[in-house]
Amino acid sequence: MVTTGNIEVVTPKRGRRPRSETGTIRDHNYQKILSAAEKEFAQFGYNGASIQKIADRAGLPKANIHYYFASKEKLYLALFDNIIHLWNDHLDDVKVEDDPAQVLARFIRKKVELTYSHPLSSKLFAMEIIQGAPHIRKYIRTEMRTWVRNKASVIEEWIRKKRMKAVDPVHLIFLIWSSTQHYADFETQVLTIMNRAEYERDMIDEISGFLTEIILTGCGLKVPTKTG
Amino acid sequence: MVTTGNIEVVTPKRGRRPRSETGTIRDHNYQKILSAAEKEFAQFGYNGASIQKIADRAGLPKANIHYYFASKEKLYLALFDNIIHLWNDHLDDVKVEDDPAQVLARFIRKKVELTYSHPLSSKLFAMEIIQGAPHIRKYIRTEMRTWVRNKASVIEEWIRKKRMKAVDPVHLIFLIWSSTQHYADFETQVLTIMNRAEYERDMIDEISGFLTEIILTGCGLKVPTKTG
DNA sequence: AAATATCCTGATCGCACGGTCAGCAAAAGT
DNA sequence: ACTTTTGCTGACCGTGCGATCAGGATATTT
Repeated sequence: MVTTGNIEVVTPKRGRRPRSETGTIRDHNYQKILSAAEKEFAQFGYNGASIQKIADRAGLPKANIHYYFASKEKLYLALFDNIIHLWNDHLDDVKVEDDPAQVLARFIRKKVELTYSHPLSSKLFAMEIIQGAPHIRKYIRTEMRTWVRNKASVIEEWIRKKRMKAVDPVHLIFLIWSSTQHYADFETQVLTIMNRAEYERDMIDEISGFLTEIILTGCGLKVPTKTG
Repeated sequence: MVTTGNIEVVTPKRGRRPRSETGTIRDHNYQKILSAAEKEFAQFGYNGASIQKIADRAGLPKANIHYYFASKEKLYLALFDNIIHLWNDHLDDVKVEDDPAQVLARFIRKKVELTYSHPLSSKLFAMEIIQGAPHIRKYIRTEMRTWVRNKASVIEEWIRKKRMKAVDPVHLIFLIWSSTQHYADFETQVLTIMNRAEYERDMIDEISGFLTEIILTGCGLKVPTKTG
């Protein structure tokens, strides 16, 4: 978890209490703002997004946004806490003993699923990186680099034990990232070229199957019949 | 070529002539502005870039930018004329008779080379697509879609003739796009994780080799020893 | 040298931006 | 009941934006 330190929803012990019966107004508005901000930032980038439009989207006055988030940057960073959390919540338990084909197939599948379920997060992350990662540079240099090296060392061990073909592990991770995230980030291009309005389940399965087939075969692995 | 219609440099028949001996001032400034604009737009996105900063980068007064380009959007679109031209200038002569392995290997190599030589173009294009391609939607729906379908039909023919494994041709094109462009667009992430300052020739060759190996093997092809 | 056409830019416009703040509203504590 | 604490927001501020334009600078034509 990156330590930007601005997503803890401090529910006050005293003070105004919710008007609504279902959950606090605070949490509700907080999430509405985050959701609105995600859409705005993903569509217009950090500089292009405006607090006013985020407020409009959330159905709140502009000043209320600044009541919850001290600045535009704090709001932006709060989104990345969520994204990075989402990102780290899988493939953390991979062991050398595991089956390479199973692990890679599951990894690819999971990434494609995230493309389908959280396209905005992926776009937001992509825009940030393309612009030089001005806000999350530290995270990449520390946690993300460590994560990659850990996974790479597992892959290297598999190669040493002849359990898969000798390919560069870091580039393999890049390949899985790029090929899967492409369907989220370049959604517009993919859908337009394929003449579709939006992704549907069968297409997600098709993408997942295609990438698994190519990449696993490329690694000298057999595609597992079931990717539990 | 997309028909934005704003890059024709109309050299006037009469009027002021260049101070410089080598080429006209007009062409010189025109290119300086385009170059400066490419950097600004790629770093800050359409909304985030400012005419003033583009002017500073080009070493010209702000009003001079508006003398050459009527509006911010016209300047932005002019960049895409160049990008799309760059993009279309390869793989247009592929025939069914060609060798699949040779063609795909050359395609991958060419794309990685473009990543190395024109990273800003790739970033600019990526940002545009992520934001929903508001300015080049028409180009994608027409020329780009046609391009993809043409290449896909060639690949389908190869598959029919058992010259390669039966994989989805359109997704194969997406895979080559995504995996190659990743190194341009996510340059910051890649370099940071690999602990490098910038790309060098040997790394470009390494990337090219890795992707060719995985993708061609994934397609049931043998990597050609020489990718003329 | 005068006329003409293009090149160039300082000054300025209206506008939207991020951010601030005084002060009221509402709930909780006593 | 009334004080305290927090929730909320209309109005406002300084800044930088894209764009405009009058008018001077410069080169060519006559």
